[in-house]
Amino acid sequence: MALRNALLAALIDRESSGYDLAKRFSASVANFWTATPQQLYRELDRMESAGLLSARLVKQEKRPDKRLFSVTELGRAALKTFTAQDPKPTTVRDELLIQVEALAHADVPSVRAAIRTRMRLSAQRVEAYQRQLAEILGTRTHEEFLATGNRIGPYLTLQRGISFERENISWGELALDILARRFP
Amino acid sequence: MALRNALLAALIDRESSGYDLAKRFSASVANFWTATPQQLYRELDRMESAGLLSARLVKQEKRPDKRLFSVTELGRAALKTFTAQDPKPTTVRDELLIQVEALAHADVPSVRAAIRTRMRLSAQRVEAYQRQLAEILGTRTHEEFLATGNRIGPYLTLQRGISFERENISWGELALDILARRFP
DNA sequence: ACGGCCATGTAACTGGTTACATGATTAC
DNA sequence: GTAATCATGTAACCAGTTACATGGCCGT
Repeated sequence: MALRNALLAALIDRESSGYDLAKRFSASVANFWTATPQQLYRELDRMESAGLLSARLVKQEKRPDKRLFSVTELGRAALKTFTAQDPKPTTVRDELLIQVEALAHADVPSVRAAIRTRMRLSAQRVEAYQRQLAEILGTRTHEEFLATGNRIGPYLTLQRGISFERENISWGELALDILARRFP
Repeated sequence: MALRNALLAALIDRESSGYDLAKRFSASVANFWTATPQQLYRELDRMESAGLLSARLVKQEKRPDKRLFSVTELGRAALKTFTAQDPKPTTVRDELLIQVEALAHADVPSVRAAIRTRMRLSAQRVEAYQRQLAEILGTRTHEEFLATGNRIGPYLTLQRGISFERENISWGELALDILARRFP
């Protein structure tokens, strides 16, 4: 039921196909929600049946046809109801940190490599989030945008994503330093 | 299968009951994994059947008997195997950020209240993590500990938790500032 | 000729959530 | 007397994951 709300938030300003959404979920939405394409397709169908979304078929030449979903009035109302309720506590699942927690009993070279991989991923995400921030800012400064801009929700979630990924990187540096000292 | 690894990491240095683990999962382990008590009891049973854990029954007077689980040799081997594999990408589910993403279509007073609640929770967690850090440091400075200490895995995951929760708090301040300006 | 992108879907399985139940002890 | 803590569990349900399938287009 909560993937449902993430989809409403993702679709409310922008009509999208399942395929588009899968990309957005691995790019910007990944910041606060993750879902596989299969989950999306299934949930989109259910939401259409429930009247929260309407779908229109767009025929394309040279590529497969696609279904573009947009939020209905009923969907808007459901989103508003959701924002009026207490959000559930955040859940996180991070296998890398399990490996680090068990460091004394771990295969250290693998863990070291995994930390490096994580740092690269985080760096890519910082860049991707910053590109999106730049897009919503346009030619305005942060100050100008904050005074008058209209996408302040996405602005805030992107800021959270950027600081999260930056902390990932500096934590990774600390971890690699310590590993270099203690498991040379 | 991955809750399984989180449990092995949590139990490897410390025999615990299901009840103990439920508390640790909402305190320190919450930092990188979340699970409900029911999940834990179910998984602990499965892991015992699989020979990864051994359980001993401790009879108590004035409180219910409990089962203390510890990691077997087979369990140790499974943990090592896990640390040698590529960790899956982190998954996050944060309903508060969905509400913020949809800010322009949201019930703003509720979202504001939810941000405040989140900030309080984060502050409590920072304190809890710091108490645990202080415990593993003992009388040593960070430098001394990093040169000779033996719980460097937990040290690192606690540091990650602390910086994450601190970022939550300063992000919350930013968000409340912007809301005060734009939705007075 | 081969891999990546576009675009959607089915089916089977595993994992996570929620509701409910029990019952004694301790602290206010 | 009421709520919190200790301690475990069953059952039903819902959500998330993995494997597999299809098929044309585009670039190298």
